[in-house]
Amino acid sequence: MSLEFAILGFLQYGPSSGYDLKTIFDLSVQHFWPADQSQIYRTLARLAERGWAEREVVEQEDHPDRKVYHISDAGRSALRDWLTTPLSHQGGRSAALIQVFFAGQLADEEILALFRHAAEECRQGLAQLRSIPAQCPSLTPAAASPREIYCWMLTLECGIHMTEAHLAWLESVISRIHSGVLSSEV
Amino acid sequence: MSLEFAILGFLQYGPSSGYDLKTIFDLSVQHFWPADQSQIYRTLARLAERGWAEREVVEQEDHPDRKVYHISDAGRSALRDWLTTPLSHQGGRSAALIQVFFAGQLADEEILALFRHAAEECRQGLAQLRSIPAQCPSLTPAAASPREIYCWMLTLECGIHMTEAHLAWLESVISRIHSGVLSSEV
DNA sequence: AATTAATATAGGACATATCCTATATATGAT
DNA sequence: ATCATATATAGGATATGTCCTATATTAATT
Repeated sequence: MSLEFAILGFLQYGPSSGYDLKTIFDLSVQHFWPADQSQIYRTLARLAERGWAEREVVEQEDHPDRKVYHISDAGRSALRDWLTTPLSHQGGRSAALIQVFFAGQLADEEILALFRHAAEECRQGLAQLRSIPAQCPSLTPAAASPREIYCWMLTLECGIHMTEAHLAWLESVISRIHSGVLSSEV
Repeated sequence: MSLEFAILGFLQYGPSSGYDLKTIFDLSVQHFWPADQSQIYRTLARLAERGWAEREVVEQEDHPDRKVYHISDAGRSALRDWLTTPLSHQGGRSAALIQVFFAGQLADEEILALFRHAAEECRQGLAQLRSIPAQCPSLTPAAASPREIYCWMLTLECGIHMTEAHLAWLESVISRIHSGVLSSEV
């Protein structure tokens, strides 16, 4: 399970609670690995059971106790193994493409609406991705090396690059529809 | 559930069995919506329960009986509704990007290996996508209009465009690593 | 005074997807 | 002769992800 390793990855920068991790996820890797709060807590419990992390209970007066997880040597080693294991990139699912596939049955205006909506979502996605670097300093642990930061930035660059490519394709389809490809009797 | 609508979409071209659908999926939409055989059968059963499809048992002597599903008016209407519903594109997950995110802890050669592997997978994916048009005639129902075929081709075009963009990014990262970005003390 | 957000964890139920196996027969290949 | 492949369906178990709710306290806003 990739979430396990993403969590181990963050734990390697320092001990964190489930609450901390949820915040970190939403600020950093959400664009390629969104994580549910509830799933993070369950995964942390599993990591502790398996001996990849150790749980420390930190008592608080004002708020509920924090359960802070520390990565163990076994966890560090499991993470290293996973990081160097080539993954077989299984194609992501796209419900939007199912719509495109069967869109031939719709009217031109309906098809255009689908593509315009997708393009708009892309533009919003791009804006959001581009706003991440500005928030980044707040999330950067002091311990981070330039090398690590470079790798973080690569994931962002990838997201932006892919979203731009997708938007370009959507716009090319929209302009082709405008010029009548769907009506022509080729 | 998107799979339901993908199946309804194919049923609209004509009645099919689970076996037929598995074959069709693997030849057409697999690159953006892979479907497990077992899941197709379960989904068909659900469609029938819900009244979106009707099941006809076709007896055979040589082989087990076929259970052929016909789309109903309710199914046609549900499909139309779904096709015109704007979807909120929730970011796909990429385990490979989790690896990139935490790759700063690895040696240069290990990072390069990750990217080279991803690039190779991309190239293979592209080759496979490009081979689809050649197999397409065999899957095309006679009833398909040029308009419908155009929409099918759009999904393929999207897959190729996105994979090319991804490959271009991977190659740009590889060449940057070669020129020493990771070692520089910026 | 009442509502909302922030801090903090976690279970129940459900949705979705994958893997493996069982059942049955026919054909083609080694 | 045996093995794999094609035809055909379907259940069990497990993995993975999502949604909603419960609990408990403080601080800020309306």
